[in-house]
Amino acid sequence: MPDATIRDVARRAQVSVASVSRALNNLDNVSDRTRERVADAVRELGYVPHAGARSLSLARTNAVGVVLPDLHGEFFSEIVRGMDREASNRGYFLLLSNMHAGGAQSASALRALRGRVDGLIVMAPHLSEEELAEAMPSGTPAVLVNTRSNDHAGIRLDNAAGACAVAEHFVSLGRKCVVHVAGPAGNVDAQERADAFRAALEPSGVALEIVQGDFSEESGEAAIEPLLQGGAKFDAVFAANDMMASGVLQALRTAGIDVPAQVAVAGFDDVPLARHLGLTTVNVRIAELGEHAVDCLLDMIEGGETAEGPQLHSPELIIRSTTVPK
Amino acid sequence: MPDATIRDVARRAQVSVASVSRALNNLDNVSDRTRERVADAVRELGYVPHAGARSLSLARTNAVGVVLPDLHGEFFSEIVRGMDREASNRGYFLLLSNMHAGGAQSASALRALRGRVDGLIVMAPHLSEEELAEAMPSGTPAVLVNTRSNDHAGIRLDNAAGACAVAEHFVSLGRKCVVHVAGPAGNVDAQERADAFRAALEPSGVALEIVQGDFSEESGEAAIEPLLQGGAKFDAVFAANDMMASGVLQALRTAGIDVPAQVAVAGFDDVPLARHLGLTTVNVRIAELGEHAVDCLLDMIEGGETAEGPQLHSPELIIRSTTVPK
DNA sequence: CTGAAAGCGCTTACAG
DNA sequence: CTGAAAGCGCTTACAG
Repeated sequence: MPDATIRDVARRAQVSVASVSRALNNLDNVSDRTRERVADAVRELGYVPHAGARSLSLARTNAVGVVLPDLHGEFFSEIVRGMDREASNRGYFLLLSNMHAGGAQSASALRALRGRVDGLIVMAPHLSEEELAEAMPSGTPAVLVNTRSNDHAGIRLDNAAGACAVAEHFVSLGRKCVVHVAGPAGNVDAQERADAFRAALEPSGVALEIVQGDFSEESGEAAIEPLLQGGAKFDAVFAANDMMASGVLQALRTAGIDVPAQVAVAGFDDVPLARHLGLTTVNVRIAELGEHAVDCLLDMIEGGETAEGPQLHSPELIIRSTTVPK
Repeated sequence: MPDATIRDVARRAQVSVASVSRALNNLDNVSDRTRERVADAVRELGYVPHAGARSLSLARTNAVGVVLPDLHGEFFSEIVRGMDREASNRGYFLLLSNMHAGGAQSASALRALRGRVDGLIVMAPHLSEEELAEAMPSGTPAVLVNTRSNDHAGIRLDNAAGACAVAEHFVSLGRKCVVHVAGPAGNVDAQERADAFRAALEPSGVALEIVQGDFSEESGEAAIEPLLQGGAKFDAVFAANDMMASGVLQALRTAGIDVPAQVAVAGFDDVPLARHLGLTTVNVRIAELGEHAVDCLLDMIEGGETAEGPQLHSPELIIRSTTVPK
């Protein structure tokens, strides 16, 4: 037996489908008697409205499309959790679509969402600005997360603020000779962190050396070892992410160097491991980033207004036991 | 300017909407000439089909509803990743709906999905069997994950197999005196692990003591401390999850006990921290669990067949440095 | 191979 | 307060 439709309810309640619709949507131009009959029929038939049909009629789906690249672990779950929290608060669903490959495939993934969602949250770090412009549907409200574009509202992590906070923290601890283990070349987040860190240290007269990593734990270890073997003097290390910071800690431990007394260490991201290592780091508050993105998008959808330019999402410095005054 | 519809394309291509539809869906009863005109019109208008309308017509959404409780970290991201992988392989989207509160709220969350999805993947550990039966829509194919029910297809983690593997591993290492730190009372996974562990150890004549934890790191530490202070003798500990195992490791380290020489330690879950601790544990292969669930569901949706009873998903023992022969 | 028409399950002016 | 009818944007027998 197929699911009951609004016509079945109307028949059973002996009223028109229009009245059923009005009753179901709690409009006020419905008599109490009609309302009751409808409620009874709904109960008896186990009727559940067909959201798809409703959407087509209203030209409104109450769903938000979320298009993310292949993310792993924390970042993915936290940002989706935040998005879901805000979306369900405001009565929307999340339609998830991972964007695996690049270019053409991404474009078709985005297009397939037309008629399914009222707006889009897109994170596409691997697409060029042109590819992205090509892929984005024109009519649909959209918010880009950590993705540059001139044509769309966006929200980005404030890498500079995070790196600055670490720099100021090091300076306030009296550290004089600092190493930065940078993330992979070409990565925008890594670049912003390195640039801001350098700029923030500049006025203090603290010495800075930048070495290259690739965000992996091993690369953090590998970046520090030559410095130690070369006899370099430094009293603080800022790694561009926590995994590299973990590698740095291992290299220092292996070399018999006391953290934090001799060398202070800080990371970026605040992954769960960081807490376990007692690592001072920058918490990105990813869930809030997701909430914020959905919030912007729903404002656009409902208010019809454009958000006021690209928004920055501030991270927070978390001081733990790998950094102490010198 | 509103988005182009199939009628706009038809007008521009000077054919009927029926022909446009046929051309777009690559049916073979379309002349080359028509096909080209349609393709041109589509390109010129930037036409993208409206998936919502298509769904209503076909009574098929190509979307799978995923209803999960509030999950944190790894488990959530991994299971969603696996589901997404399989879904997009088979041409489906994932519609995410977190199930926050219990009972009535869950039921309405599930109903709201009618007409939006072709099937449901539901994980509802906090609902009673009656509440669940009440909440599940009757007409919709559904697969339950780690959730008991007689009325629906389901897939569950094989806790027993995991616990057994640990037991056999301990025995093969020559451990004679084993402690199990159990998970919270009332938790089904915890119960299954404890029961199977006991049963598997039984025939070997190995001594077993079970102490209570609640899945938190602190509870693992707290569970072991009294044993140490009481002078209890044991040479292996199996904690019902990794976080408690981590607490156990801390307690042992604090007490100056050598792991793994004196006491072997194993956990369950294989969270990222486990790798870092060198903890022997049981990897749940969560992503595969998600893939498997979607696979079952899509088989039901497409084949119309019911899956053959509740499926078990086998975890894998990962041997690291916290367990060695005695 | 093609088009006119009915239908998917809703909502909403419009007229009463 | 109520109902008949048109419409949302597609698909698909049906007839030609």
